[in-house]
Amino acid sequence: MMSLDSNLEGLEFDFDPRLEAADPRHVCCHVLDGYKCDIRPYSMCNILEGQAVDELEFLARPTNYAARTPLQSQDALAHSVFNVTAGMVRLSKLLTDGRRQVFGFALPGDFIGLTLAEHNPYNADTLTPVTACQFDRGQFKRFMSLQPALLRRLYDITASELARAQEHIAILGCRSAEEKVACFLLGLRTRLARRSGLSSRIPLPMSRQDIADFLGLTIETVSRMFTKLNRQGVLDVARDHVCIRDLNYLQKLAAV
Amino acid sequence: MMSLDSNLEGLEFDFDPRLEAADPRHVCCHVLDGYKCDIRPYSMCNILEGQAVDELEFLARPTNYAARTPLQSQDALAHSVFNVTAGMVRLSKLLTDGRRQVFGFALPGDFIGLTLAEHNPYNADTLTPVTACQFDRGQFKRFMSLQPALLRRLYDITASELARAQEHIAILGCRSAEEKVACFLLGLRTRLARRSGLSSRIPLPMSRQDIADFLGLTIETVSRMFTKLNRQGVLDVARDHVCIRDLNYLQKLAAV
DNA sequence: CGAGTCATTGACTAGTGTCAATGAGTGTGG
DNA sequence: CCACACTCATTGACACTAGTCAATGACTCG
Repeated sequence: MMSLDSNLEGLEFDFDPRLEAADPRHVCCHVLDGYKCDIRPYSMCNILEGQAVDELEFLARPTNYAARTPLQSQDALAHSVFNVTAGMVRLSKLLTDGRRQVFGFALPGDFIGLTLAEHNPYNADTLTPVTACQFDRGQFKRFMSLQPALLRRLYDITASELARAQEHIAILGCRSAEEKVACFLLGLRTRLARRSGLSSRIPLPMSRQDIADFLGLTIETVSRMFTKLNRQGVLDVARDHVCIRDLNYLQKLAAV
Repeated sequence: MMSLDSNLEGLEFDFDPRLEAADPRHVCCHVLDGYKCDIRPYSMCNILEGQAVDELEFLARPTNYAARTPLQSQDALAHSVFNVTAGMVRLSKLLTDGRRQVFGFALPGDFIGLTLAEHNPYNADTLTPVTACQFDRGQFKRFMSLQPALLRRLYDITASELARAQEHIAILGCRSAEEKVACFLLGLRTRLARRSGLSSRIPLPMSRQDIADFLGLTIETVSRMFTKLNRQGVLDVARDHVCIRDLNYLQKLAAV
């Protein structure tokens, strides 16, 4: 029923050469296939200037990962923190009885390891090919202590992550399956927009199981809701993306 | 069926005169009925020393509230932030369609307004008589900028609040009604313990509706789970508290 | 004592979960 | 290049948890 012919080109995980002319003084900019780092505007490092940028860059190790690679495992010693520069990373936690909760999907500009805790609070696994700046956790912590501006910036990021987590709590606690799916799609759309603008095409590099575990549903229920919204003409659903046909209806479903 | 004769004395919201000899140099200590502030060990201000304590104290306005008083309303301009010194505060958010999500219950030592945002992210309402140190948000923000140690401390608190929010997400997303109730009781027990040690008696100054809205359930379901655990001999349930009879069983229910 | 609020209980229902079968897409080896 | 195995998504039938509606009970406050 649903078209499955598409691929992930809409994700635009590669860097855009048009940004070549951007400010060269920021982390990650020298290391990515000759292109400038276009995530700086919404990345944690955008608060730094002058020498501090060079110092942070000295600590940053540019890394590339294939899709479906673990970046960190819950409860393991936290060696590193990451600043994602391209791709998508799934953040999740496994309960002892095998149930799993997905907390979110990190996008370019997102920082993984905000708590700076000894042990990783959750798993982080790539869903697509990912590039990231990797930092030694101890070094990063020390550097942060010497840079109040960076500390302040990370504080703000953590506070807004907390606000986002509370939104998610309200979604899980108050909403029906259909509303949850609408919230998920519109939330992802908004977060993707900071890179490429609002689009009606939403790439879904994660599996239905990931979506289900994010929304506190089963894979079957997610599938049924997609099918329902597809039949109603609200969405065009494919395995690896959806296109929004009736944004208004979706927004009404997701209305706070 | 359930005994309803008890009152809230177990909450021990009053201050303990045994702490009279504690370090006098900290916020809130002069203002509370002649007793020392016994929340300092786990409060945000415990990082400060010397003159900085006096400066913060100069900004702090000691306040008292009756039970069921609003401290702040969601979306309203955020004038103040609070450091709770006694009592319990409900943090909640109302959705447009009338559904409500309770995010948590602030206890002595907890800070309300971590995000320091222009507008309050949620409602805060007292459940018991409450005392708190109130700060002007702008003044507090400026003071924090001048005190990297305090900034660092608030960062850590925010990060651990984020971790707690993610625990709550996992509870809402993965668990059954019975498990949710067990998690709620044991979580509250643990948080109360930092003041008075672990106790089998858990005061419940919030309504069943508050518990239901915290756990993403209905009031009837919460009531049924209480009744069930009561019948099984796991709990002694009263309107305003429960006593844990079979901790082991409860912990198995709540096991991560 | 009576009104009002909140919690409990019961009967019934709806929404999701569970289980099982089928379909579609992907990768591998002959 | 095709056949096969494998994974993942969809669909249907059915079960069950938790929600809804309504009545009753317990406590609180004038």
